[in-house]
Amino acid sequence: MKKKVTLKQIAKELDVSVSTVSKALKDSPEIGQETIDKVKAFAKLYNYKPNNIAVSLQNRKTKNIAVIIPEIVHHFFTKVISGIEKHANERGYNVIVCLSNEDFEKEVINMETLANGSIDGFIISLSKGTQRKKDYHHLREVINQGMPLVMFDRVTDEIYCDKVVVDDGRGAYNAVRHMVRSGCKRIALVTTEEYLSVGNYRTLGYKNALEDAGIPIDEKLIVRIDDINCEKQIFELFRTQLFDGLLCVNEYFAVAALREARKRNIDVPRQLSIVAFSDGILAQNSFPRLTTVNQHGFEIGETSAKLLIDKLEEVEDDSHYRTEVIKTSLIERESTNPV
Amino acid sequence: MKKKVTLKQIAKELDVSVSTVSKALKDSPEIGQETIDKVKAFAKLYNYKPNNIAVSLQNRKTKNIAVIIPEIVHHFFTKVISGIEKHANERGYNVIVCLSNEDFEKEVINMETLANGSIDGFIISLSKGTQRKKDYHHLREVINQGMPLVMFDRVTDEIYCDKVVVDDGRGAYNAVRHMVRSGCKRIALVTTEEYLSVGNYRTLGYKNALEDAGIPIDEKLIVRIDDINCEKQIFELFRTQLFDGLLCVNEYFAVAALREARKRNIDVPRQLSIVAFSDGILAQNSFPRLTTVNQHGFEIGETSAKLLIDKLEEVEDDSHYRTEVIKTSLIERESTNPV
DNA sequence: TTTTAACACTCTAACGTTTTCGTAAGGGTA
DNA sequence: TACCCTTACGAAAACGTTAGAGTGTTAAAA
Repeated sequence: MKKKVTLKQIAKELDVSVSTVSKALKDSPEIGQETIDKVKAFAKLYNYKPNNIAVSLQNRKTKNIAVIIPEIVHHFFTKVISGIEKHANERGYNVIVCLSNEDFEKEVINMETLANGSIDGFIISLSKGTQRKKDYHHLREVINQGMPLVMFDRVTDEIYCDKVVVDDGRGAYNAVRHMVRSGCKRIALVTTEEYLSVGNYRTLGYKNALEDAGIPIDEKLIVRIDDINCEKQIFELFRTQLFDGLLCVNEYFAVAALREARKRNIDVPRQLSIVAFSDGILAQNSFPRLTTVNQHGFEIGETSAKLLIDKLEEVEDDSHYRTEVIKTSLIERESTNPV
Repeated sequence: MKKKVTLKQIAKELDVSVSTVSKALKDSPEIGQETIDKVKAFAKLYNYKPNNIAVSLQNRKTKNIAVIIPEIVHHFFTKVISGIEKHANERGYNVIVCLSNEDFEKEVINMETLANGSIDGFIISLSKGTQRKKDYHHLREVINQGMPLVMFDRVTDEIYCDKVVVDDGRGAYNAVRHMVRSGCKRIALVTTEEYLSVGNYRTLGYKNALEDAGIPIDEKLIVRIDDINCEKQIFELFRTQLFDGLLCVNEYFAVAALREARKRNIDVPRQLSIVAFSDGILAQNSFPRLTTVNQHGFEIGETSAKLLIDKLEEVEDDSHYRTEVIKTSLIERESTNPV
């Protein structure tokens, strides 16, 4: 077991000073070529690598960024992480992933433990707990300390910072419009509870599309699911209402609907069109495969990382904040009819 | 924007020395109660938090552990990460996630950049590239530096370290036995290419189960899929062979088979039983829902984190290595018949 | 011959902690 | 009065690095 070699040890071996070694390794013009060669050879021989921690302490940069997400067992977030990872790695940053598990407390704890030097900046998607509580003091605190923060997907207007959001409203609008054009007359919506920002935007898009198509909005066709009784609530929708189109705000709701449709011998897409938000593996592998609103999670991740690192590395800090809107796209598969 | 306050600043304000402040905050008996109270009050007022980096440098511990996995967009690995996160957080550690993207080079780079002080230990599942290349120098190097390393799932015998593996052989064995008992006579296997360790163990379990049941092994019923031509190879299997049972080493293969079966109007499970390895969302939401071999990814993560942190915190290092075998369990759903 | 400049280094401080060692003041004992 | 022991605190080194300021030698310019 050979321990890591330090500048000091190299310096002692070669009988030069620590600073000479440090500078030699950086090809400083202050150091003679001979010495540079000698030091480099020795460093390579002993496989010298600078200690990241010491470097971080010195220049108050860690080259780490933290990503705080509500859940990792969720296709959208893993896509985002992949995107963040890719961009961050390309620019020499490591990614620390923390899970809030949709819990306000854990989100706060996570941020506090990391904000003390471990990282240079945050990328966060708010937990349900935080959105419900509307308590953003931990975000404010971090920003006040001068640490850049980027929010994505689940954002809030109450905090000023860089943001990356999905064009949820337009995504829903386009999905509904597509169904209308393909012949649907009564389109239902399965969405989440109200405190979730994205659900609201999607609901709005849904309503606008219906209005523009001259179809009256029927509140009985809108069901807000509380996660726990998903199957039951969908069952109720099918039992009490008639409809020939269905927009679901995530793929879980959509496959549940697909299942219910099959039980009732409703043919998809002949008798019922279904479109799901988020193009995950479920949608891609269901039967029939689902037409989806792709949110481009990977791109969201890349963009978030870019915004954050740009801010970290920007020379003068003109602190104006940007909001990037990532366009959705409709992926037509087998659960809808062609227009 | 108020910058972080340091010990030095507190010391200056209160007109005491830095060491007094440091000790006071730790309730050192060396410091008088009055001073302790004064310092603590001031620290709280200014929201003092010790700088993690400085602390890390001081005691050569970062309280960070790195997890290197091949892919994050994969249910099994996200489960493992959740397990690691949970255990690590409970013991005060942060988790740095790195993706190798199944690539040998990236795995090496990741380890090298992190091994220089940023983290205290590694948890890794080998990339396909590494398993194909059989080059483990980067692992050896890390271990030689005295940094603990835990391997999970995709491991190698060539490296001595703590390991957490799934009982793949027995999992496959039990799955096949279950199908035999429920009446299957000809059971096929869809597995991966040979260099992947887990695939081999599963194949072995499959063969053993058949032997024990007195069923001859027919190599034509074993198909090794190269990831790219999945659908086509499964199509070929169905076209050329007759079988009433099918074991797939992952859920993607299984849903592909399900799809092919439906196209051919083969009823699952009446005419064909299917069991899939890894109990992910696909298996849980397919139609019919799949009977699976659950690998307990969350538990694997927890165990890996436990082994690593135990090693990190153990007082004397009796360096003997443990291999924990996580038992699989068969989750019976709708794609097999009851015994 | 003196001044200057280039060269090739070394010294020192700094980043923010922790920790060991030292020591002054005060009180008690012999 | 001399000695010792507490109590309460400070100084300094250390972790490993970087960077600016300083230094000694030599050679070229004035």
